Amino acid sequence: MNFPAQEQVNEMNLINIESVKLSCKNCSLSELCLPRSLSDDDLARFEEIVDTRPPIPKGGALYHAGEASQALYAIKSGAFKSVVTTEDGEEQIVGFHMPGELVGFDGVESVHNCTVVSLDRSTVCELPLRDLEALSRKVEGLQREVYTVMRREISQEQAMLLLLARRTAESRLASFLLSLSHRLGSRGFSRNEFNLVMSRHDIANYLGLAAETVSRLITRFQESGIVEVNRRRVTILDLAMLKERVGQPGGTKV
Amino acid sequence: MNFPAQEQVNEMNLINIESVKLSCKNCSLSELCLPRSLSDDDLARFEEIVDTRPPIPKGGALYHAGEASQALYAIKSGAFKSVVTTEDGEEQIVGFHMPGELVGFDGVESVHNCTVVSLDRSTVCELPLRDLEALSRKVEGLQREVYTVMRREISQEQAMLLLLARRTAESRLASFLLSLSHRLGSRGFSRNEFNLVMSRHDIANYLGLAAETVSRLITRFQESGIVEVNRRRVTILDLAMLKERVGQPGGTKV
DNA sequence: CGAGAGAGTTGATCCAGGTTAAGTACGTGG
DNA sequence: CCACGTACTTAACCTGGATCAACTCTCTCG
Repeated sequence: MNFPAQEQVNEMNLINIESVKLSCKNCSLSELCLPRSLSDDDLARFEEIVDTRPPIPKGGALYHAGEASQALYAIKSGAFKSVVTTEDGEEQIVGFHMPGELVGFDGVESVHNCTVVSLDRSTVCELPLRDLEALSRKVEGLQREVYTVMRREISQEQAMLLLLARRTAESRLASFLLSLSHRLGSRGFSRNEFNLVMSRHDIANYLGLAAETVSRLITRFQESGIVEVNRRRVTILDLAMLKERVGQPGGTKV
Repeated sequence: MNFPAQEQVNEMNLINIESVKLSCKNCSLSELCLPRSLSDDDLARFEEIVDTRPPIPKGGALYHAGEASQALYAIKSGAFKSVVTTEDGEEQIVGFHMPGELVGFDGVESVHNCTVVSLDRSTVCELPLRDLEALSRKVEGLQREVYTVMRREISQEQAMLLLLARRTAESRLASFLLSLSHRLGSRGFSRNEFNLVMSRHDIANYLGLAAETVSRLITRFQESGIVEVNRRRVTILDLAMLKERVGQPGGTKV
């Protein structure tokens, strides 16, 4: 991603990881990561279990479906997509993950069932499950923190099920743009102007559409003066109108 | 539901609930519920936090979207659907829940975001979150047990996202029938003959289809000799052919 | 036992969005 | 600075499944 604001974050991470010992207390994401409600004391204990990982290049995988699930990952910079693959090679993107978010909650019998691929040069903190489990038995708030994040994940996926089952293509794309805007905004980036880290193809796949449809819709939104899109740079011109496009009648009636 | 086998379970539950003090050790579902890996000692402690709830009639709600999330529920008999509702009254069924399964993992900031409705007269055990949290800080395996169930939930929803985004109507219905067969089978009921607890309308909603489409597909499957359906009673005649219908090319190409 | 209500089926028609097929713009390496 | 590959756009056409509209079957209730 190339947000002006985000470049700063990248800078900070590079410094943290390469020259200074990792510190949760000073991390720019600390408010977004797990140890939100921890005391200084508990935070120190939390820091002990956090490992740093070498940056993951664009296209590289954080983990693969089928691998044992051994850690959660906090995204410090960059972005990821989670991909579910069927036996016959079909792929479905089930989520995009932005800085400040946690990934690694998927899996059955401690085996991941999706592959998480970096969309950019990305950096993450690794939180080994074993340590996290042990620590959360000691630290009151931590366990609840983890549950909260997982519950939110479940709820988000349920919202996505509704989107895919009941909404028109137009509503899906509008929701997608609003969701991106919201997520980036709540992490301190601009709500109205941002870069898409993912290709049109990825967006289409995620939304259950054809890439051509996404392209057509973007054009239509531009013609209506709702957004301006230049390659991967998006500017939201009329938020209200964008929201209207979500609610639009369509999809299967109930 | 009216499986011959399930009637037994209902019997047992009625006895448990109405005449005998609830006992996890003797519960017919104990292998399916949370305390799978607990020692006798820990099981006793687990039993202490479990509450019983009065049976929930068909159409009644276990909990509503917007309510505070205070417990998990183990389904002892009957069945439920989880429904997400949008502001404009649109409804999407995001899951069906069978005996032996746990519900209550949805929610953001400890508020449920879906409503869980009984599809039959149903009985559940209530596991208050507060107690569960406290206990899982003491009992080694319990915390992992809860994580495991939540992770499976997330993975199942991801599979559902793939289904809705990429599969044809035929493939969706075939998957649905196979999944039901599998889930009931793994709980000791017949894999080849079972009752649908939910209406055609519910099935259609869940699969992102129109009820008419589900009806037509059932007819088509019957004509192909794959299943026999009589009102809500389903008999799978040719499992292999049913599986073929899942893999069938179709949906959006990747 | 007949009327009415839900639930399910079936058939006819239509359209959102997929598919196919050219394009165009960018960006990198030679 | 040109050539080639990749990402994206645009247009024409086609189809799976939604919608609309009867109709049937069961069950319930008076």
